[in-house]
Amino acid sequence: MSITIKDVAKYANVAPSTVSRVIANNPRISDRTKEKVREAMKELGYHPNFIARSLANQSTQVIGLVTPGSSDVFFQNPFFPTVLRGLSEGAHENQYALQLVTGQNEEEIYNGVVQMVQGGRVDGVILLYSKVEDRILMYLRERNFPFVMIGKPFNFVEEITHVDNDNAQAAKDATDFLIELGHERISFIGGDENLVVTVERLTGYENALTQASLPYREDYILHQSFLLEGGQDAVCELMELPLMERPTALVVADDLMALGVLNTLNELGISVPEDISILSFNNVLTSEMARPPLSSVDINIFNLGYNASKHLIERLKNPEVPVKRVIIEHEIVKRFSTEAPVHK
Amino acid sequence: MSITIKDVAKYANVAPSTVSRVIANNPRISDRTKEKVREAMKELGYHPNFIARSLANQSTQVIGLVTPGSSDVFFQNPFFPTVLRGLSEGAHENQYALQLVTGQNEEEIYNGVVQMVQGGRVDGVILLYSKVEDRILMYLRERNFPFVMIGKPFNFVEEITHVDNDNAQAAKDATDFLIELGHERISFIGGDENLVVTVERLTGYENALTQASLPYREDYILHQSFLLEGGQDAVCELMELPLMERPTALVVADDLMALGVLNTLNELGISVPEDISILSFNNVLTSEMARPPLSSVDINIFNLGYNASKHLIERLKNPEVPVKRVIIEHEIVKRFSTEAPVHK
DNA sequence: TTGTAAGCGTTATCAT
DNA sequence: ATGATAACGCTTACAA
Repeated sequence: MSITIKDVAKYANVAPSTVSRVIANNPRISDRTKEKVREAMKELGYHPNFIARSLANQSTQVIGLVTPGSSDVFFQNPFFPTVLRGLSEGAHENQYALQLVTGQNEEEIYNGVVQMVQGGRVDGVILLYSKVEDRILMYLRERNFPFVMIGKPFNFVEEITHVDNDNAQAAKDATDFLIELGHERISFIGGDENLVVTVERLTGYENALTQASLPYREDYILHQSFLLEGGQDAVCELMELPLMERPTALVVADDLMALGVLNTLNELGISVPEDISILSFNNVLTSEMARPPLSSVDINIFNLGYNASKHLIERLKNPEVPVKRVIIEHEIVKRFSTEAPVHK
Repeated sequence: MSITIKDVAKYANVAPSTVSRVIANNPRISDRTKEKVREAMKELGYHPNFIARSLANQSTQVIGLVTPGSSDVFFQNPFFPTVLRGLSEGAHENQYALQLVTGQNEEEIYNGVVQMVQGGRVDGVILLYSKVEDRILMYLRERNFPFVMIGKPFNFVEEITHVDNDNAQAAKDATDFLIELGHERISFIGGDENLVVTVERLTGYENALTQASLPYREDYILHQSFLLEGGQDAVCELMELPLMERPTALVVADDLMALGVLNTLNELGISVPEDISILSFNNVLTSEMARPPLSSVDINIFNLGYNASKHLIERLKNPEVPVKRVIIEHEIVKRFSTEAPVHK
């Protein structure tokens, strides 16, 4: 058994409550007593028991992290470790710990969240994704449990504190960038259609086309899951178009997918950027590693995580803070996968 | 405030202790009462409070995860998400939750571990790395706190349950593979020398050379941190050797590093596998994505994590289980970066 | 400024 | 088979 507050109290000849107050640095305890108690704590090697404290306080100083149902895919993506680093840093600065909800599918994860929340294991929750219909979000909302979302909520945008990029704008910027290079046939390869980020980026892409009076073609729009193979399938589809209708540039929703695209093009003998330009999203390590290095929209993943932690904790410390929408800036990082088209 | 065991007790007209026994499915409670109590729990939407339970039980059902001090680098590596998936699955199957120790440097992480452990936040700990001198390991060992290590402990191998590959054998197999292809000048590009895995793999490499009576050259051994740029520097060094002394094959300790190597070779106009073969480790997504796809030693990262969870939990459930050394199999996955040398 | 005691929601021991 | 009650280690009125 460990050293408890009582042991310290005895050792320092004070009451347990006094020790507790010293820990909390309560100003109404005399400096002499504080000194004495702190001495005793050192001497005995005392460490406060978080569990007991949590029970008394009704607060654990732990944040629950929720990944999307398809965690295996999500984990593969370099997005995850980076956002986790941000979350971790934000949490650590405020002495919060991070706990992962585990589970194989959405059902298991949902149950995990319910247990965490009702079981009082966590003070708040961060959703690392945003999708169209989400039981977990609904649940948290109904219970009025503190949570922050990374991404833009599909519903209740005004009621849910979230940290996000302006993905519509980012996709518009990306598309504009290609248009300004002179491209007119631009394809959009997006991710899972149930993710809000996909929807938003598609909107931005469309807006850019409209504004530039370029035609919008259904068969230029492809949706694949956020993974390598997705990129490969997509390319094959596009390359079945008649030569003169094939896109000269691609907006790809994810670096990993873009890498799949790149490899497939490579195998088909189509070269980047000479024959086709690629502009992707996320700017993870992958984009630098690719040959040619990919131009990519840097969405500042670390900051996404960092701010999510910060704002959730702020809310936990002061439940009065209003709902916030935090937008993290994005930036196009030009590398070597985007050039002007060799005209028609 | 939430529904407690007392509310359920009242609603079902029994004592709180009875409710508790129903939760534990204690056989000495009549089926009728169980039925009645369960009904009440459903009716009221009761969920047990983990914190209170933890306090009473002196056990949290939470496992602490410790990453190496240089977490930022570690997080970047695809190793991390994969091992996490394995850990998560093993934990989930046994209803354990995972909590991350956060911190920027080794000092902070050490303090985090101490707090976690002494604060009673976790029942056991998994170290996701193994390094040469490790305060954290020493601390856990001295306190006799349950933990499992992924990797091979530098000291006390017989006393510490760990899950590992046979890295020496794996590196020997890798080197042998190249030797059998006909290579005689083989370089080893390893990672951080403070990591035990690096040491082990180097040993395996040396053994292979010795057994094949190939000379061991200091200048063929390079150590870089486990990252992309590391690979680049390493290549430059090797390519400064006189033409006829340059290695024809490379054993690279990590896929990510191998990718750096590959790109640099590419830029130098050296082609793989024609001019130089590359065999790397880990077989993460990266190795498939590379061009040419990299031959790699699959070390079964997922299983590493899965078994670590399993064995720690086994130990937690039954403190009597003896120390174990669990070896996860490895396998060379041949792709296109390894060929026989164009013999000079 | 400090001590006493109740309470946080469980579990477990001892009665009955 | 079930109920009372103490205990887990801490916090926080309320007293002194």
